[in-house]
Amino acid sequence: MTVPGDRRKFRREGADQRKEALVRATLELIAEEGVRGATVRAIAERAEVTQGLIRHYFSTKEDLVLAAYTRHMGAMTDQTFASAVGTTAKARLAALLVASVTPPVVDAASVGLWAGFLNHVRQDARMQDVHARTYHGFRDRLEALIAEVLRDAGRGADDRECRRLAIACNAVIDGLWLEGGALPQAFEAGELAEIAVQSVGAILGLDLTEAEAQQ
Amino acid sequence: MTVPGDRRKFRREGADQRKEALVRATLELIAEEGVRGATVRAIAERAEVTQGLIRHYFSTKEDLVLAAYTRHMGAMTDQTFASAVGTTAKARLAALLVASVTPPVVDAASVGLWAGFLNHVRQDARMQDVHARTYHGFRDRLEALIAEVLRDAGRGADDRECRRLAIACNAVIDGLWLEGGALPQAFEAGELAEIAVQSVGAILGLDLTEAEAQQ
DNA sequence: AGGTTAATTATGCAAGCGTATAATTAACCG
DNA sequence: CGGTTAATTATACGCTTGCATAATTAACCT
Repeated sequence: MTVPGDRRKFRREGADQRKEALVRATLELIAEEGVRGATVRAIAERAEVTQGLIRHYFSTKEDLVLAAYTRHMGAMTDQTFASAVGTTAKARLAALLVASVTPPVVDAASVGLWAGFLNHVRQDARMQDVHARTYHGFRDRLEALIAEVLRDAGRGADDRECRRLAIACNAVIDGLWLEGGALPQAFEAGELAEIAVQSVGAILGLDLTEAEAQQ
Repeated sequence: MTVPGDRRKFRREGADQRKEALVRATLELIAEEGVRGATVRAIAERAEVTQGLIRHYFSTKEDLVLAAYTRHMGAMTDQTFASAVGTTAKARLAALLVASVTPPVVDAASVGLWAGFLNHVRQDARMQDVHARTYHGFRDRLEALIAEVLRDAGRGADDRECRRLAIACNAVIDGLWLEGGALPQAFEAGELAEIAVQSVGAILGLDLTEAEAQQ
């Protein structure tokens, strides 16, 4: 004799909101324990649904992981460039640098997410696609911004040189992003931003600190 | 009626060699699939033993993973500093930079390993210990080398400044290491080394290219 | 209101996981 | 050469995994 209320109560939601909640839960768990640690059951629990529902929206775990990755990569790039505002190219570059090494772009979860995805991306062609698109998109925009900054400063630079500078600046950004996310307690507030602006300025042979202040 | 030879043949080995083989297999698998993907059975298979043997040498999987991590971190640091030879501090710094962004330090497996370990390190106090020791050890040695280079160049720098420069240089190294390992096909041979030497030179306000050539 | 249906839960299955323990056997010693 | 023993294999247990399918039920439509 089973009492009613035995079965779990639930509210119906639109497909978009449920998918969104599942993706968010997936990202959280991948950040904490990697793709393999983000089990279907754990994801369902964090999204406050039962595991069967996942299969209703994503035909396989792999599909869910891909959706989560795509959403995350887009959000990262958008977040970073959204902060890169300013009247001059120099100011926009400085703002971009600061945003890249400051929360919420820099944080432990974000680095954890990156690490959690890395090996998975290597073994899945669809994820490699998303990655390549995002990465090169970011670097191209950075390269264009650098070219503009150099032009404003009256310093022409050919494509090869611009490419090299973009790679170097990107490396500084990535390196600081990495260290800031992996060892947050190792740096004082603003220290990473200061280092980023000074280092990229040094690489480009320009003083970016004024641009940072002015903005 | 079981025929003899049913049971697998094996050769006995010394404890050190077996442990070494198990650690190596563990590192390979963690680089490919993360800690969770490096299952006891997969490790045993790659080391060409049966899974029971792992328990004979390491009382738990966690112990094996810790041993592998400790060995890997030590090897990375040793490998990098072993290349940092030269008559002047400047030459040693240049050599260190080149080694840091060149195989075998830079390679896909190494970055995969780093990513595979990251989230695991976060959740295990013993591994955090090993990590902190290795990381700070590396940065301290880099900072000392930078201080020496600046002194040789007649440019005094207080501790705070040296620390900042070491962080920035370390970030460049890490960033290039990361990009080189994650996207090997994105760079031409020697491109990363050139960028590293030029960028760190720019950050320190010195020309390191001569030192690199002379060495 | 009450029937319909798609969103959600519940249950089950085969494979893989870490760990424990018993059975073998290669290598060493006297 | 035969006995001893530690290195190694074999087997098993309980739990978790991704996936499949059946059973419910909340919300919408007329």
